[in-house]
Amino acid sequence: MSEEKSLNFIEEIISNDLAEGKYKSILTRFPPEPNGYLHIGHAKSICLNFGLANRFGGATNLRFDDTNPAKEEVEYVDSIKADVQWLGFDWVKECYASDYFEQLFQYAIQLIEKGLAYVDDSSAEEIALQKGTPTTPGTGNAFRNRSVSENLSLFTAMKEGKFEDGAKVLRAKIDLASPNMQLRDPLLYRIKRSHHHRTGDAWCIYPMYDFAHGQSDAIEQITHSICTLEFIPHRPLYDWGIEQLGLFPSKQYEFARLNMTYTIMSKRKLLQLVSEGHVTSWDDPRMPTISGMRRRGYTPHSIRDFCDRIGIAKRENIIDFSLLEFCVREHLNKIAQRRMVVTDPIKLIITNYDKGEEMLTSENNPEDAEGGLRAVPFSNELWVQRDDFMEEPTKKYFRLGPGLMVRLKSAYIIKCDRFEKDASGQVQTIYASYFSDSKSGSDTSGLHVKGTLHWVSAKHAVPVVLNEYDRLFSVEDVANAEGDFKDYINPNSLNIVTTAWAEPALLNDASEMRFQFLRKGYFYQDTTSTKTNLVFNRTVTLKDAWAKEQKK
RNA sequence: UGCCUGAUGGUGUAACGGUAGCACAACUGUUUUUGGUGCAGUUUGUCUUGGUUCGAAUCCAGGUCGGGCAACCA
Repeated sequence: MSEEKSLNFIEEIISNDLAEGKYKSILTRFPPEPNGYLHIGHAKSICLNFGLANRFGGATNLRFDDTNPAKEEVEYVDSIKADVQWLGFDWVKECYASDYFEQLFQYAIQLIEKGLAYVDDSSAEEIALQKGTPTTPGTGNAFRNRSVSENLSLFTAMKEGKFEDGAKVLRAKIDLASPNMQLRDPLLYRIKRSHHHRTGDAWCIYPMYDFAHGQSDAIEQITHSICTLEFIPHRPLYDWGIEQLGLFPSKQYEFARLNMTYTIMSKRKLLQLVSEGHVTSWDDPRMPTISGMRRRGYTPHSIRDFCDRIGIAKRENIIDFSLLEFCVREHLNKIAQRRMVVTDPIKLIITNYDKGEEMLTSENNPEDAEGGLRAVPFSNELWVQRDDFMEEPTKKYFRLGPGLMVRLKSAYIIKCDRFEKDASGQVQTIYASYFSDSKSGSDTSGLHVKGTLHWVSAKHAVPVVLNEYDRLFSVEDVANAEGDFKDYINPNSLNIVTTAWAEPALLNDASEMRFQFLRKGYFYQDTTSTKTNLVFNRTVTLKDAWAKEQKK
């Protein structure tokens, strides 16, 4: 309890509410509409809502805001539950706005009886027109003056399916001249004959967001209802409904949604990427979805850490993607097992190695003292990385080249003697000699080299396929870039490597294990991977100081 | 030219009238059998103009700039 971490503005509100005895304990909710998969922006909201409950000893409901059957599906409900759980959170109650349809209908009746709601026969266009503009007040229509009894019978008839879709709506009677557009007699119910994923065809009228959300919060006795900034103008309406109906006084608070460089957060656009085939699926590892990140190899811990670091405030933001990558690397560095994989191989023959082969050992994770060791087969014929050799080495190049010495990780120091090219002029084979007294762990050679290379014994190597992912978009601020966001899709967001050789240990490793392929990056087995066809997704690269140096 | 919001280094986020701090990014150096990691350090900031005050990022007034609001979406 020594370090006092400062509270964000919502934590401060809650802390005060609790101190004043306004509530004995808090209840938050995470209220997604099941019309798509959750993304990293939702993760921020999830961590906020569940995190608040954890921190202040309260609880959180998972509530599906399913009031628009046209867009919602069970598939999405299932994925949302899986994603929240994967992130490491438990809800105290699983709720659905659709569970409250009958109650909501009764609330609407109450409003009508109080003269606060009326049935309007106008078309959508007429209503829009009559609402005026932000600078000019709206105008009423004759329907606004309908009697309570007429409204009651019409609304009931609406529910009973007596009218066509769109023929009538129920509206709140508030103030057509309000400077807040949301208060210009907002729609409460519309007629929509659409199959609902839970209530089926029981209803043909559905409540609008503004007449479902606050009421659902109140029904569940949510103390702090936290949403994003764009709902600020809705807050007076949120309070209006609760007050007129005399319900539990849930309060709404707003924070700035997450934006990230090189990506988009709009569900509509994300859906477009999937449906138009720019990515393979919602869980394509390039997607900013929770499921995409899971498949890519991000850990729940790293995502929670990220959400913790970005903070909660009311100002608009755009977070560097590199911060997320930092969080992922930081966690993976501690837990990932090291393996050697050569992605772009070139043959290296050790001419004076006459033992045939031997088993060497290498640490699984230098960051973890308990990580243990593994056996790695070594022989006179190896695969090494093509870019670890330079015919004419530059000054600060610490790798292989004619006459240069390097250490082979966990093996011996070698010296490059010569090389051969193929007909096309490409280097094909490197010939080297090794120093038998330079074996890792028992090196008495006294030699000192600057470079250490990863390698794989050719005869023991197993083939693996690597999916190397890069950012999905080529501009930082995709949402605000001119023109169609799809014009900015990075054509090289996926590079499939089919030439890679891996050390045989990978064959026996569990599929859910996280790896660092030495000097290449962190990798995680893809969902399509099999024992006979190993496929790994690159979660994130390692930092590459050498690449940076070369750019200079 | 209505109403609502917001403005602190490149990016985020603290400081609640009393030393502008932290993280990421960038850059140095150092360690290292991963050009990874670790460690040490450097650079960069209170939108503007007034006012209140011994003292203002913080309070007040005006301005500037950004975002949101006129879906039978949420």
